[in-house]
Amino acid sequence: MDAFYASVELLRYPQLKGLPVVIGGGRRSEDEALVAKYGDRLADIPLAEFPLLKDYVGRGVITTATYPARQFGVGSAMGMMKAARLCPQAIMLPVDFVQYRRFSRQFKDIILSIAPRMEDRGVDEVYIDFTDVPGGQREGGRVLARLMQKTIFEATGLTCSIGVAPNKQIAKMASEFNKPNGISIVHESDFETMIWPLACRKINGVGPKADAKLKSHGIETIGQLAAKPRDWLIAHFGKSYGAWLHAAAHGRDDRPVVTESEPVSMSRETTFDRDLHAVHDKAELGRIFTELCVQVAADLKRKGYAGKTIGIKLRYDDFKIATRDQTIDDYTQDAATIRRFAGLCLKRVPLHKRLRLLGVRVGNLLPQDDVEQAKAEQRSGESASLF
DNA sequence: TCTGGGGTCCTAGGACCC
DNA sequence: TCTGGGGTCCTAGGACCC
Repeated sequence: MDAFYASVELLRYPQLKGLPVVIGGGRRSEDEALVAKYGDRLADIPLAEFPLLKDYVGRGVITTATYPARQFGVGSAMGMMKAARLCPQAIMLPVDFVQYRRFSRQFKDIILSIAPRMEDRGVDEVYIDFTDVPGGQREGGRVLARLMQKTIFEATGLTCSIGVAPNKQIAKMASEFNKPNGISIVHESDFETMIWPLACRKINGVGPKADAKLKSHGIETIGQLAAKPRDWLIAHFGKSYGAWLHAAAHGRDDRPVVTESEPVSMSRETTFDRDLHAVHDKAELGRIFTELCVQVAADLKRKGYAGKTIGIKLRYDDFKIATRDQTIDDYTQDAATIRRFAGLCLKRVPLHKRLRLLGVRVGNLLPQDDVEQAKAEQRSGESASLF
């Protein structure tokens, strides 16, 4: 989906179309006041009433920027303060996940009605296997891609960009070629001309660290990466990652489109308005800690999961991260239990430095129904062993 | 000008079991 | 008294993605 969060906001506030808008920061009282004041006439709110990026004081990052804002160099994951310098006049709206999830569900349902083999990749992205969809091969997939764009736009007013290719790796890169509202098709035979000139960083799975290391070896483009022998890559990047880099550079990717999966963990974390100290701010920290546990427990219950590994995450003021976890005997989704073991984890971590972030995580998840079943089986096993 | 929140997967060492 | 090899699970950290 193109600039997904921002595009959803623009549906509510059409008067912002064509302007630099960024989404980020927390929900603030003045935004709520704005919504309260205008009720369901949000489209009537005059431009002058919207909060500006330059007036924002807080620690946060941009989650999405509209294309006009991107012209100023503002982009996702950029700190607010830096973004404010680049484009102070941008309008800043808080994130509204409830709304984004609603539209996410809607566009995914449309895709599923056209092509049932869909892999979820987060709120705004999916992989789709066209292979066996009737008409999926017409014009190299363009006909079906156009149908999806049109159907999604008519139902939601949102645009998306689609890349069509023989595998997920290439399709992902192809989807970036023609944004927004674009379709691009990369055939196997086009790979070298279309993909090799790109920077290695464009490969999904090459992040800042790997990219820097590749650069240190003089490897800038995917073509240069492809020219390196597989053994050389393995020697420098490890057996698994090296081999994967080699395959990726040659457009080889046999991962299937995975239509169903179970979550592995659920977590809640929060960055404080100001750095807190374990001793000095004990009460406040304790309140936040408990709330995070309550939230994770509620998430687990709402989604029907229980877990048996409970953990915490800290980010210190120097940005270093520490995690601790503990696996317990029984699966739980109970806030008090989570709080108790998370508290034990907290005791095992250094607490002299100021803290910037605190998180609580429950992993090793199992659907709650399976937990009941496992318990029942365990009981019958125990009674059997008695005889 | 400091850098969100929610995830997944991988690695590596150690405990423990057979 | 010294010494196997395979396998699983747990834990901490880190890279990466949306």
